[in-house]
Amino acid sequence: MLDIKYVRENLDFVSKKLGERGTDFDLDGFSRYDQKRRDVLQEVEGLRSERNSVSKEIGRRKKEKENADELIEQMGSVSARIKELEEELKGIEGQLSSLVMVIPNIPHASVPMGTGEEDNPVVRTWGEKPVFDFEPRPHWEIGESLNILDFGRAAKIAGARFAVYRGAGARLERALINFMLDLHTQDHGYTEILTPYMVNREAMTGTGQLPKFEEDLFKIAGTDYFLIPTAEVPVTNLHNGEILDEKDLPIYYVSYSACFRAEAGSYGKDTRGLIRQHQFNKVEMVKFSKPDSSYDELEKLTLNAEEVLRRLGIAYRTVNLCTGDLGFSSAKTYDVEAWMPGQDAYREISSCSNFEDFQARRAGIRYRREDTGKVEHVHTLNGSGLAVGRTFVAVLENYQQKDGSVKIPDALIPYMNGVDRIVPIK
RNA sequence: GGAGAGAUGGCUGAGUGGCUGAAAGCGAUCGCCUGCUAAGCGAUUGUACGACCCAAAAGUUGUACCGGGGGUUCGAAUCCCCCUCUCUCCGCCA
Repeated sequence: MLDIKYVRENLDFVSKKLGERGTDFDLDGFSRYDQKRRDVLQEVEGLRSERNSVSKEIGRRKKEKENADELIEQMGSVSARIKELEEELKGIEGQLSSLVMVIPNIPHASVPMGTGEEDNPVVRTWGEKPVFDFEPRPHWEIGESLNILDFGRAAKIAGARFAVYRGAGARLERALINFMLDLHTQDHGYTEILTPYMVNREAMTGTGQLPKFEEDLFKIAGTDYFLIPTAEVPVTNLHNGEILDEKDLPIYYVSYSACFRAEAGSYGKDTRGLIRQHQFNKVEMVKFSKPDSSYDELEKLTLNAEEVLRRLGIAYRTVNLCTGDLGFSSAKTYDVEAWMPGQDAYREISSCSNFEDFQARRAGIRYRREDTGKVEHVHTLNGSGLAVGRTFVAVLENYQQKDGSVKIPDALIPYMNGVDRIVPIK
């Protein structure tokens, strides 16, 4: 959520910056309801003030055994008018809030202009793409031929966009999760968090999934619970409504979770394999930062995500999402894209964002400054570290061998109980 | 799922429908005192949204806020209803 006062006072700038995203938003409606709200607010507060002082006088007269009937009658009508205005105010505030809640964040000055992913500049590349003396296969073929992935049976028990991992495949997924958690907790200073996979509407609203993107979520029928689409939601909302101590910032959390996405509107995209699933595993990094250092934290966060791929020896590139490709809540996002030889393409494996105070304002996450004693909103950041299923894909496709086996990257061997290669089971 | 008890500021904890934005204590900050430390003494100790002022900050002022939502009343932390959460006991259960 944007700061209403800021929007009011910088209407043209906000309008211009939001326009760069190429999305629709109703700033005229905002101004209209904002003005209306303040008009009604002033009237109702004036009347409340009158009621307060007269009520005090009534109390005084009653104590003195004086007559107050006239004042009581007078206040009866004032109270009735206040009730009317409060009703009206509630309506206006509802309108205003539903407008404001669907206005996206303002892109940071360092975000390049553009309309889609083709306009995302590459900020760095790392590693060598592997050279094969055979035609590299996509991971779904490798996985099924090694009998470590089973999409057919997953469809039988659940449906499309689900996978069953088997044997060394299940072990590899678990190895990746543990490897990533150990890296971020031991080498990068994050505290591990394990949360519920279901959250309430308030939490989903705090991080920006609601109210605008309900169709992307799975909702538990008969309850007001949603399955989390990312650990970002429960972990960021851990501190909602809190005032943190400045000395505790920045806070670094890392959390493994299963993630659930309805993938509405992605029919026909990535229909094969693990790339786009209704349920997948992810290790997520979340930071709470002071505003003046949040962009440094974003750079570090992105490097922390990249480090996973470096240790696994998988080539990648990092792109700076342009204005047209930026997510709803984000002020700036780097996507890390791993090289996937079986698909002859770089594919997103991590998305690292600075939300500035956009989520913090929605979720009420603040801190008290030591110098002024004032409270202000923190900045929140998060990034995948990494999407585990897609990392699984990258390992299979980059480490596939001519004989159909898959070598295990050195960094993972300890997590695979010493196994250094997945071979076909005869 | 059944029965009961609760929810008040950073924390603990008072609170009779008007004198309560809220006692008291703790903690914290600042000052005093002390050779240092401890103790002691004094002061301070909200948040949100408006209005005024204004470059901004500060300041002045209004309103709201005692888990959330409704109601009664001239007036609600206080009375009534609904919901959520916490605790205790019973049942069920990985």
